[in-house]
Amino acid sequence: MNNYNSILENIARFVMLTEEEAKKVTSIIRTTKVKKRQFIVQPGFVCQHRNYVVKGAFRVYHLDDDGKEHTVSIGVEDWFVTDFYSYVTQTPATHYAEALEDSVIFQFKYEDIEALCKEIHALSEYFRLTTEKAFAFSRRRVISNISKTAEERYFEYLEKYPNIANRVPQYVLASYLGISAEFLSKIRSRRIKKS
Amino acid sequence: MNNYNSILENIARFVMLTEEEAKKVTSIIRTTKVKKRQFIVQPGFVCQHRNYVVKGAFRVYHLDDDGKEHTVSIGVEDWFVTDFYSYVTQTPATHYAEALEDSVIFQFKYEDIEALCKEIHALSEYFRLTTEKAFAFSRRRVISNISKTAEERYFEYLEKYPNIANRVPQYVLASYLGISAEFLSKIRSRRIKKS
DNA sequence: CGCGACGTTGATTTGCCTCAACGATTGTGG
DNA sequence: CCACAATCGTTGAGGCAAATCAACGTCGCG
Repeated sequence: MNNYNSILENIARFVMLTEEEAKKVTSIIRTTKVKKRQFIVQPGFVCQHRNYVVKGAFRVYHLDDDGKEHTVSIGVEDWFVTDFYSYVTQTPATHYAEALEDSVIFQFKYEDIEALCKEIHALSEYFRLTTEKAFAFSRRRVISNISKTAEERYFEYLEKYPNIANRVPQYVLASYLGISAEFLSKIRSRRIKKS
Repeated sequence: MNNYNSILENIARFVMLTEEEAKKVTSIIRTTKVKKRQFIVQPGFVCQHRNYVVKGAFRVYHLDDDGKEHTVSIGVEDWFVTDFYSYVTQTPATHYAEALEDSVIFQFKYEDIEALCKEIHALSEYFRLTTEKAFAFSRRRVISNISKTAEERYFEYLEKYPNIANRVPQYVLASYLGISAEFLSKIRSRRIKKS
């Protein structure tokens, strides 16, 4: 089952699974191909899956009352993408999750994950540890968003995730950083002229 | 041990502990009294504890380069307060955690929690489930922060946590909502005149 | 080729900040 | 138990970062 190496290696970075446990985990996986611009989560529908990106890129965004898009997260290989609030509370989603490229994902159903976490201690630990980490990092982002200027945030992101920044459209990055596409464009041209 | 009822009831809302497991959990608790204005977390020191609020109120905030305070979280009874990034990564804190009132907390040491989570499956599940929930709700806040005006955010908070809003100083609430104390004051007076 | 998606640029507007001065309330030491 | 100082909240004037609106390049793809 070379197929499932990426997710199993990811899990192995946090906990040890027995061969049998690993089989149980991979047995609940559904592999799905997703075309660019296709949605895997849409408002109104309960988000049923934790989606692990095997190949490709996604963004999760919210559409507000004024029709503006706010990108909550950008996920590439080895990341999970969902409307996490919808997934955790099993209530209708308020976000879109959209493929930015032709992609392949592993889908884990909510009920399957919950059942397996109750059965396999190590899997529970895996999700505890990874969620704690994700939460900790998201806190940093909240701080960054409210205590830094748009320009600082942009260059911070560039430095931290250069590959992602150059892989996704600029308007996606702008809406992730909480600024308008026009203003991001202006920030960039400003810096180019300086150097 | 009537003492530990609040935390045990909190845990019981998510998982079942055996009597023996519950004893192990309470055995690692250190009860601490904290005076108003006292810090339980400070920049430069690694945040060693998950602090469960038994009585009182806290805020966690970041002091930026311009000397401005940004409140990350406000915690009252039944909440955990830490510099979560520092706690999870066990690196020096960048935030303050300050008592807003005379308070009592249960302190759980990082190493003790990690050891017990490896030993007790149900405890691992407890922290997995609660962290997932906390993370999901924090996502909502990120969205709220970037897609709504200061006024909307304030009245949203008022409706959601009326007791907390009236319990903490206004400048704390302002820095939590990401606005200046002066502007929050103006928002309030505006609304009062309308009604 | 022509259309749609994406990026740029400039003019104008605005939500919120900053600074400064002033009440109101609390608490604390003499 | 009062006086005086902090602490906290209010109010107004002026300024700025970033949004909005609008028009115009440009590239890739069906």
